[in-house]
Amino acid sequence: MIDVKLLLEKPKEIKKSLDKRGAKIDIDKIVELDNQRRDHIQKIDNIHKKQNESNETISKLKGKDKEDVIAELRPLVQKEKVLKAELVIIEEKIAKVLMSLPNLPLDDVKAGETDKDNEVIKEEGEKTKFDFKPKDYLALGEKLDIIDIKRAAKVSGTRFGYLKNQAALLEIALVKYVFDILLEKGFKPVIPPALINYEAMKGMGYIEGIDKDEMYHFEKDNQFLIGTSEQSIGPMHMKEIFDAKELPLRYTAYSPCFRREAGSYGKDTKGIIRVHQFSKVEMFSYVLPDKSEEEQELMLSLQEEFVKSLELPYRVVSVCTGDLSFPSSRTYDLECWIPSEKNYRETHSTSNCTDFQARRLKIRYRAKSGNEFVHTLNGTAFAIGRILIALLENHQQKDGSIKIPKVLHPYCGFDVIK
RNA sequence: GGUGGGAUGGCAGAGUGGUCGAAUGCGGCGGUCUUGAAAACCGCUAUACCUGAAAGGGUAUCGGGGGUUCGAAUCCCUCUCCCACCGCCA
Repeated sequence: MIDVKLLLEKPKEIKKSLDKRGAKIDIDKIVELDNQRRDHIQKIDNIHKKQNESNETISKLKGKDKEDVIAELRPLVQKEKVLKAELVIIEEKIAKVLMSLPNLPLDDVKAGETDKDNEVIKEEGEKTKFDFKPKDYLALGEKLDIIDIKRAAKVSGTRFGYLKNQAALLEIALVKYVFDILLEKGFKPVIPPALINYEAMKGMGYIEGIDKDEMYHFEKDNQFLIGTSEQSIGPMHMKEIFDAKELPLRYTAYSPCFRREAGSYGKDTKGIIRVHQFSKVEMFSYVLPDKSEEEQELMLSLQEEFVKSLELPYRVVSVCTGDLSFPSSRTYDLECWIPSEKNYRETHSTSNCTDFQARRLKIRYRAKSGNEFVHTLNGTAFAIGRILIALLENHQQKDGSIKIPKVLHPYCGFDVIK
């Protein structure tokens, strides 16, 4: 949520910033509503003041004197009720507008409309070359009996997959490998709930943000399956106030992720690149406001370290304003080279959500000048399906076997999949 | 699914209609004492909003919402969550 005070102080700047990412706002309406709000608060406060003043004497009075004072107060009660009801409506209107606005992009984020406008900021490693005709991951996976789409279709439907045999073991290995690195860096490991309530989901900015159809929603319980563990980790500390010395607080979470992929008909329909359920290890940080840019660089550098250690070529793009997610003020995507597509595909993403989620969730820290909202950030450690695809395709050999990167050997117990 | 008990400040925990934003203890901050520290003693120590240049002034908040009342932490209704036991069950 955007700070309403900031919005009233610098309406032009905010409008311009929102404009950059295609969000519209009627500033005059907000100003008008805020005036009404303050007016109502003052009137109500004045009534309360009068009541409080009378209350001090009323308990000392008896008989007719008491009745007289009470009679004077009676009309105020009705007046207050009306004002209060009006105030609730005014505040709801303001909240509705504010909650529907996305986060403000950071100043240096490039303006653009779609992912085509994203800016490549770095390219690392040489695109994998083969002295034979490389296969795509699905052909490899089916031949090796480690990915099974056909049976998943039978059991669940389209966009599901079984990871079997070495692929199943590889998931466990990747998780443990990346956990070990992150624990070393001070991240706290978590297995979060995959089903969260409405308040948590809304607080994280995923109700207004993307099409609601993207999420699995259980109406009877008003609960949502998480699309990323970020949605489960962020609200852990809602309505809490940190001590400044507790920050930064870093978590790494391993969870399943569920996505309806409602808006992607016909896109990536084959295989496991876009599925309804996948596992992911995620990083999540709560930091002091002036440390969030630094924290995002840390997350990005960790992501690069992970990918490099798996001997995968990749590039980093800075996501343009039009492609930012609702709560994000800056996002970097890390894309691994996928030989069969002769293209880079997103395997990692990191977003700086500044105080947007913290404000919605009321996550603060004690500062010298009072309590301030923290900044929150999230980043992928490993999205298992996608990273598996990159591993299979880039490390395939002429005979169809897969060479496993050295760092994973101790974790999975094999150095090749045949 | 059933029955019962709870939810009060950073934490623990009093408070059953007015003078209660709330006793007390712990923790935290500052001070006295001390070469330093501990102990002891003294003082301070919630959040949000309105108003104001500031100092300050005002209002609200005892899990959430509603009700009774001139007045609610306290009485009534309701929701959520937590705990205990019983039943079922991975």
